[in-house]
Amino acid sequence: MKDVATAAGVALKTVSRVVNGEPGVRPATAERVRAAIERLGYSRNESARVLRRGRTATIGLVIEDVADPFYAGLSRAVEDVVIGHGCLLLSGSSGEQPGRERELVETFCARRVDGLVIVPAGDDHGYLRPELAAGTKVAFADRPPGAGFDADTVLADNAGGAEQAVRHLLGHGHHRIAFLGDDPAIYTAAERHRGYRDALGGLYDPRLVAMRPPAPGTARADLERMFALDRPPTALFTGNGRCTVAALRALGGREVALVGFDDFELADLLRPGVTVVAQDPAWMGRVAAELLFRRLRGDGGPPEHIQLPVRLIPRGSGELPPRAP
Amino acid sequence: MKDVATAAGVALKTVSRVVNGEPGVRPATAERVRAAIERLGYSRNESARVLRRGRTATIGLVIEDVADPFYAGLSRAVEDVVIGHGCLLLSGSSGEQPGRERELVETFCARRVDGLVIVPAGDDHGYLRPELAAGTKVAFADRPPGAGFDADTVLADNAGGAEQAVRHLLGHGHHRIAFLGDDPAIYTAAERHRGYRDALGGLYDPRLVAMRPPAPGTARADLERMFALDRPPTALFTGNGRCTVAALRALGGREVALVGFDDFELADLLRPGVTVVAQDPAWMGRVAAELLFRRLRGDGGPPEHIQLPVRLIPRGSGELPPRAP
DNA sequence: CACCGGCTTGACAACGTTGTCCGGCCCCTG
DNA sequence: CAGGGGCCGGACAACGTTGTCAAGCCGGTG
Repeated sequence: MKDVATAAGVALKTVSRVVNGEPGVRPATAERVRAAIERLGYSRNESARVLRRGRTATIGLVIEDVADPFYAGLSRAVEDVVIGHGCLLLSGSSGEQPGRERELVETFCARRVDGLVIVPAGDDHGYLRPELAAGTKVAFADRPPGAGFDADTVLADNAGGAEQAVRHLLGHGHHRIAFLGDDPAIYTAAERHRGYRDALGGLYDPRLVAMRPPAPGTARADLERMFALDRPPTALFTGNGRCTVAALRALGGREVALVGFDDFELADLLRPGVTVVAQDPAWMGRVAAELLFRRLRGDGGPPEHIQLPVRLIPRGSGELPPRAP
Repeated sequence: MKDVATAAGVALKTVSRVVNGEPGVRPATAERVRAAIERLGYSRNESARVLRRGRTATIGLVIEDVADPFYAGLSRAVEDVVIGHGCLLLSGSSGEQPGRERELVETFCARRVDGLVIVPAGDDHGYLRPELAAGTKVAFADRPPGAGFDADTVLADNAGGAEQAVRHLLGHGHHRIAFLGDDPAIYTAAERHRGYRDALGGLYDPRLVAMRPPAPGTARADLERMFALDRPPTALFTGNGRCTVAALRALGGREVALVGFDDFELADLLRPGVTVVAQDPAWMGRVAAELLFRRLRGDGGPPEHIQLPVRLIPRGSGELPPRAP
């Protein structure tokens, strides 16, 4: 900027004014400055600007894994809102590790992001208090913050969706409905299990429940175990997209009724089509980002807790009748 | 930092030394400083640090769309490499618009990213010259930079993969092989079309080619048109993951041989399984990021052009015999 | 012609950090 | 006990920008 000022034969501050579109610069002078900028290929140093002004126009996003379609969709929606507000997005994947989540958040805060959208991996967010006190705004998505901490939060109707799924299967005559879910330490997994259990009531049988991170082989082992029971399951409810896919692979064409939580591409092209309880990741991301920007605009109201509805989409697999596997 | 210094009763520079783990501070003093830091919830202001040191430890990533599984995978791989080097990732989606690509790059540069990984949407990268001159390093992935510009580039063997796909279909007795590809303005789409054409030689028939952005309905219309021909196609080669999915939907169970470029989740669970030419997005992202970091370490050699192999995975759909549709 | 007001421009400090350099203290040695 | 060297700690400038404030210039008016 100094060089530009010298080249244009004006003072530093005048260049600053032109760059920022501030009024009070004669058109002729401004033109001269712009020419010098063009000639020197100058571009403003945002770090210095941030240092001086205090706002970074940057938002941090912590998700579980960008490569997971659910979070990719959420990510994209957050990005669109952020860009729409003239800000940039820093993002990172926690890989479901609370330590990584915290590291990412702290790195983002050191860079003085104005706000954070977090899909928490951990369940203790006390470490955020100093940042909040420093003025950083936070919104949670998909999972709530840990106990003793409150902030704007957007969740899907996890338990309700699971209940709906199970009731759908019950309605088609199933009494032995297994649940294949993710690690119960994950909020959404636990909530969906709760909905499953509530919907089953007296039919609930812990032997028909398997909850752990889906991996090749584990789903197969869990299902084998269940199918070897005296009264094997005739239907299956899976706790998220990855579990559904793992289950489909493990079933290997066995005719078992199936409802999965989370929609996924091609669910309609499988035979039978896969009945799912769909949430809308883009919607969730958009709402979380917008809550955040509302805070950034100065809204000081109490934390909002938004629950997004889910939708059961029958496609065939959830409407199969009970039959010995 | 000033407050911390006051609280700990030391000089500013001593706090800086502790924060940066520089030697020359007595353990007792360091402990006192750390206690003060803890007590005040201090965290270093990276903007000021960047301003002073010149390096931001930030990498910018421009892709087409995070929500596309291919780019999500690439994205994640780039992120892992970047984090592994102690840097952060700024990312943005160009949505296939050259203007957005340029805007994103310029915003990233204003923030003084150390380097950029770009999946170009445009074909003129002259605007990058000032940034290169300023020391920013650039690597291209998936598509090469525009004419007249050179930099490290990682591409898949697009034409070769397409040839392989078509020869596979020829080998199964097909002579009328249609191509459903993306907009020919996209480098990868054009290259795959070239490979398709080369492999067909005299069998090439432009009436069996449709290239435009896949959207619900367009694939169906294109296929209807082709199937209405005197000599309709008995096989189909699709130009990318989105085209493959669009084609699968449009075919609606019609028994047509199909090979798709790009692997996708569940391709193996469809009936028949979908034969694909698979590339490895994570590999591509990793290689691009590593080329970039090599430059950042000071490697001044000539630009590298890396071509990653692709792999044909037979799953059934590509091995169907010719049959009237 | 002197004065006033508005418009344009410029000088300077400050943001929070780090690199440079210097000064003081302590311990060891002659 | 004096001198020297090593170890710590601190003062100061600089990074590039912007906010504050003051100065210069012009035309218009009394």
